[in-house]
Parts: sequence; C-alpha cells; structure tokens
Amino acid sequence: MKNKYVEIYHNLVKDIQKGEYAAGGTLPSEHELCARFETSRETIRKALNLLSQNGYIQKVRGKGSVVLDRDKFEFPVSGLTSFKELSDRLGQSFQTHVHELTLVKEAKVCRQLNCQEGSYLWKVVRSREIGGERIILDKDYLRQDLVPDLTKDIAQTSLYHYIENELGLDISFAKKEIVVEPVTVEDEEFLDLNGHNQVVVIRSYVYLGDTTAFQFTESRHRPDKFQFVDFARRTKV
Amino acid sequence: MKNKYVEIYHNLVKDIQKGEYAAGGTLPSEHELCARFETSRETIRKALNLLSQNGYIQKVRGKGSVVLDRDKFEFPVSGLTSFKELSDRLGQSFQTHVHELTLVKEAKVCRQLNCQEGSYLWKVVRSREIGGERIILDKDYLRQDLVPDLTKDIAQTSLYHYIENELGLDISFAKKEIVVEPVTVEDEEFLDLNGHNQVVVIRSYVYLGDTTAFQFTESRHRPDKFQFVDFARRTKV
DNA sequence: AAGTGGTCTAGACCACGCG
DNA sequence: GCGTGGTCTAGACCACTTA
Repeated sequence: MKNKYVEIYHNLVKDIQKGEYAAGGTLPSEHELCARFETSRETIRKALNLLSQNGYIQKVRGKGSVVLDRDKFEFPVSGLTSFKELSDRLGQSFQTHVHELTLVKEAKVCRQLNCQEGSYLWKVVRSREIGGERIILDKDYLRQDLVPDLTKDIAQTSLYHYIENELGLDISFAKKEIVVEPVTVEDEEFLDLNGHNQVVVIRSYVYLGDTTAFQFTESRHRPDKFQFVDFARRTKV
Repeated sequence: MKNKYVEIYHNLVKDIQKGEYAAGGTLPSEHELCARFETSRETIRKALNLLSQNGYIQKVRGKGSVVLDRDKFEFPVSGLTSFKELSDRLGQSFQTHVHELTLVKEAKVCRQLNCQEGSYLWKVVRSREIGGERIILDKDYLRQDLVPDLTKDIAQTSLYHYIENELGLDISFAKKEIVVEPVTVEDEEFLDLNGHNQVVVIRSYVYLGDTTAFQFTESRHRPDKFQFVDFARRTKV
C-alpha cells in the first residue's frame, strides 16, 4: 500500500462495502475527495478509475460517480482467479487430487510458449473435488526454467500462491478460450461425469509482466457445474 | 476523433498493424512520442493505456512499451460484440430469422432491469443461421420507454446498430453469465440441434452510460459451435 | 449559473532495467 | 549512470447535467 491512489481506492471500497454510499447514489465529487485525501485531482481520478474498472462505480458526466449495485454483479469468478480462491468463495468443502507431476518435453506446447523446443516443462494434472464429486480436471504446463522446483505438496495446495508469493513471479495477463468438447478417456478416468458426455474446456495462456509466456492451462469442467461470470466495460475508441 | 489521446491511440494502432513496430520490440519511448505528437506526457500515457487495455502492448518499467504478438491473441469475439460483427468477422454466410417481436409485461425481467413492474418490454426472439445451420437462439428484452419503436427489419439487421447510431443510446457495460443447460422445446423448435441435448447459455444484463439497466439477453448456442475468447489483464490492487 | 466529470499541460521526483 | 515507465502536483479550459 505505498501508492496514494491505490490506498484511496481501498479506502473508498471499504466505505462502499460498509454502505456509507448507497447504490444508485453518488460518491463525493472529485473536488471534495481532493480535499478529504489532501491530494490532487488526477490522483483522485486514478483511484476512481480503479473503482470503475472493478465495477464499483460508473462515472456520469455532470452528475458524479454513481455507486453500482454490487449485489447485482456478484463478482468475477472470472479473470485469473485460481481454484483455491474459487472454492474458498463458494464456501464448500473441496479437495485437490494430484494425478501427475512430471517433467516433459512437448514441442507443441513449447512453440505456444515461445521457449526452446527442447526445454523441459512441468506437467501437472489435478482433479478438483467439490461437495464429494470430482468435477474439474486441470492440466497445467509450466516452464521449468522459470519454476525450477515443484512438489506434490505445492500442486495440492495452491500453485498460484507459490508462483507469486514464493517465487515472486509477476503474473500479468492471460488469453483464454472457452469451448465445449466431447469427453476423453482421461476425463472418464479422473472425473465423476455423472452421465455427461461433454465437458466445458477453458484453455489459457498466462503471461508475466515482462511479456514472457509462462504457462498453458487446460481446465475441463463438468457442464452442469460450470459457471463463468464476466463484467465487461465497453471501451469507446 | 476529437480527443487527442484517442487520435494518438488510433495512429499507433495503425502503425502496429502496418508492422512498423515488430512484436516483441518496443514502441518509441513516452518522451519521444511527446515530441512526435507535440503533446504532454500524461496524454501520451492515456493513449498507451488504451493500447495496453486492448492487448496491443504491455508496459515494462525501465524497458518500454513492448508490442504484443496480436496473432496469438486473435481477439475479443467477447465483450459486447454483436452477432453482426461476429459473423462479419467469421466471413461466413449468415442469416437472421425473427420469430417473435412483441410488447410484453414480464414482472421478473422488469425487476431485474429496475423498471416499473407494469411497464412494457420489447421481446425479440431470433435464430441465427451460419453456414446453413441455425445454431444460435437469441432472446432479447428491451425497455420500451427507451426504445419506443422497433420493427422486424431492425431486428433482422442489427439491433445494436439501431440502438447506438439511430437512437443514440450509449451502451456502457454488461454483466454476463455463461452456463450449460439442457435444451428446451423452444431450442428444439428454432435450432438445428444435430442431436445435442445441451446448449451453452449466455445471459447478459446491459447498462447505459448513466447506469440505467436497459436490456436483458439470453443467447443460446449449440455447444459444438460455441467459442468465447477473452483477454484478461490482471489489475493489481 | 453552478457544479460535475473529461481533457490537457508542464513540470517534478521516484523505481527499475540495462550496459 | 542513463533512459525507461510510474506517480504526483497545481493549475487550466471544456462539456454536460441540474436546478
């Protein structure tokens, strides 16, 4: 919390969550916020832009920063959220089974990740059990030159937490594709398909802050348990 | 194109598309761009932020604005793209069939849209035919107080074009949910399901720039033809 | 007419990457 | 050390909404 505008952002989020500003009403004007936080207007505006990007407010010219009804926006299970965050949020009992944790050479994935064709990749296969049923199958490929060591324990708890907090890698953006595909023998083996013959597949390429391609993930979901929520703000250009 | 930073953005996009700046390389520094466009640094930075948000560049501190490989990011079929844009992009022959265009009172939808329970809504049901198969069923509800007149012709060509360009309404953001559901009798009637017994359902609530809830849409896709592409940039807060 | 946010300027200092 | 982007300031003028 060293940046002033981030701090102001958190301050305002807290106020909104406390109900200080009712949905449909407005925040104090930018001028007032300047006075309250003893800062310049551009800094306030940066904080407000963050609020807007995260769906807390919508700025209306001549009117003010309108507070949005966050209940209606029951939020981003999307983005780059990890399974751990997801299941924490759902508040259901969950469990991760690690089926494979090996070093492999896969030319095709290497090409996609822009790394040496001969270099090693970690392959991690995990199934996710929620409420007693195994409904998600995650297959991850990570560049071994960037993640030298990986243990079953890490794969079991949270890969992302390890990568970001222990290794200090800066995950920055991802390209994602969602499609529906027929089940594979692997799905049959590791999931409780419950009669379903199709799965929802999310394929992601994950990049670091310095634009290095870093990881490829295929997340296979039983269709009846799949949900993707998105808040899209239109950029006018 | 009156805003300087938007103009600069378009300029740089054009340059990138012409291959003036190779993927993996950097744009000129912010200082240089200030000189070239004869403007201040904050204005340049606004243009660069737009480029970044739209997946053209990634800014790396101490290094510069790295140009991303746009081919790898084959882009937002997501966001608020309309069917017309989508099919234009796919370059396939397509056709829209209007099955229903009526004024209805639906208390449940009204509540979701925050409008008077007794007020009228346009209900529009359309199927989309691509490559000879009807694979998408769109059900739209629009507030009649905001869209007074609607014709079959408009529903047939492009609802969004009419709403934005003719009516001048400012569509600003949407909340979207994607799930998989069993087919309904309506799906059976209006789609060529080809044996599929599930469809991918995208439900969206669309809002105007002044935060008015405006439209509810349910878009039902045959699973083998469904694809959703997303470019997610992580916001650190 | 007064108040709101949207754009723009011309500086300043800082943190980081690279040679 | 130099050049890069990241943050911050203290103004200015404009466009829009509301009373």
